[in-house]
Amino acid sequence: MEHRIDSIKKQLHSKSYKLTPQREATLRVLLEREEDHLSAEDVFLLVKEKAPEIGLATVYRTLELLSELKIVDKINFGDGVSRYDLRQEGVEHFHHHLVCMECGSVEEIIEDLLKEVESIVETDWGFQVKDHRLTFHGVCRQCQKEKKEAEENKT
Amino acid sequence: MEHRIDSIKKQLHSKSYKLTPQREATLRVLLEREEDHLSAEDVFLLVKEKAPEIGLATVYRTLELLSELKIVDKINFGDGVSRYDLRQEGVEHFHHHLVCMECGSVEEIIEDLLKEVESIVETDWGFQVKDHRLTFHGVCRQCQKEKKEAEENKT
DNA sequence: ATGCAATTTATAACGATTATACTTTGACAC
DNA sequence: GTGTCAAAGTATAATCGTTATAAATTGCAT
Repeated sequence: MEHRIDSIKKQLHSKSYKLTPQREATLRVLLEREEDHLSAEDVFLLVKEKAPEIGLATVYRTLELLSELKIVDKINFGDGVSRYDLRQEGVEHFHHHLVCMECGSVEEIIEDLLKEVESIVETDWGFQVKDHRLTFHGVCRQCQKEKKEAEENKT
Repeated sequence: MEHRIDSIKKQLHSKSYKLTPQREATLRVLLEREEDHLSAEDVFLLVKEKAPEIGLATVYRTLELLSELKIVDKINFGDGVSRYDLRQEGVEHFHHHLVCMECGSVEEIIEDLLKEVESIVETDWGFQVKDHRLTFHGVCRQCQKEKKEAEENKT
């Protein structure tokens, strides 16, 4: 944890940004809740627990900044709010998501499944790919199980 | 065109919705501009040319309705507005997009490039895929060309 | 200590979308 | 035809996420 904060601090400094206490508090929240896909508001409320005087705008600006530096990815699952997702250290591509339409859970896929598809796009469409976003909507393992059980209990 | 309107009319009726003049005008705009990815506001302005008395809320509700019936897909390229994209007749999956980071143009890929990836997700993650959204961000053929020419002129 | 630039705070403004209250339309019964 | 009713539409206000603004604070450099 401290190591990652330190590493990000260096990234900021290299672009002559500072790691202010507010920025650090925001980062810590993101690191602690790495599994989640928090909205700006979520982050704000969590940061407030650590640093009650922080303003919403600061959180937005910090997330924007981290987004520019590709430390977090700003994602959008179509529910009207932007969510922020910490990139894995050393992983340079965006990861994919499985969004469950039943329970709303979001699972992550770190593996890059798109190498092949990307090369098709580059050769067949002449499109130079810089980044990709892939989301699957469907039913997660857990909900499938629950639906199956509900089905069995009915009979 | 008339054929598609007719077909959609039947779909509406089968769910006991009516094809009102406002809904028809909205649909016609979507059919005429099938290539584009119009925002609700864009659609509203275009529909107004045909039917000046229409209200913005009606356009929103119509798009919402068409979205539920899977006649259009509501998509989001991360620029803060929802866009609406007519589904091809008989094509049941969402199509993919190539968004150019230079000029903002959006190209569509109708082919389903994800069959293989989907089966990996289903077997390895136990996730039942219902729909997918894939967007590539990068540089389109045209902008690559322009950048290359600009490069050559500099020397 | 003073000045300066970066940062933060608080709040107002903005833009997209949704909710509300009221009106219109059109099918059906009488 | 007239009355009734539900679906749909209009106009506008409200809401929500996000961004811009002005004033205050911080902290390094002179």
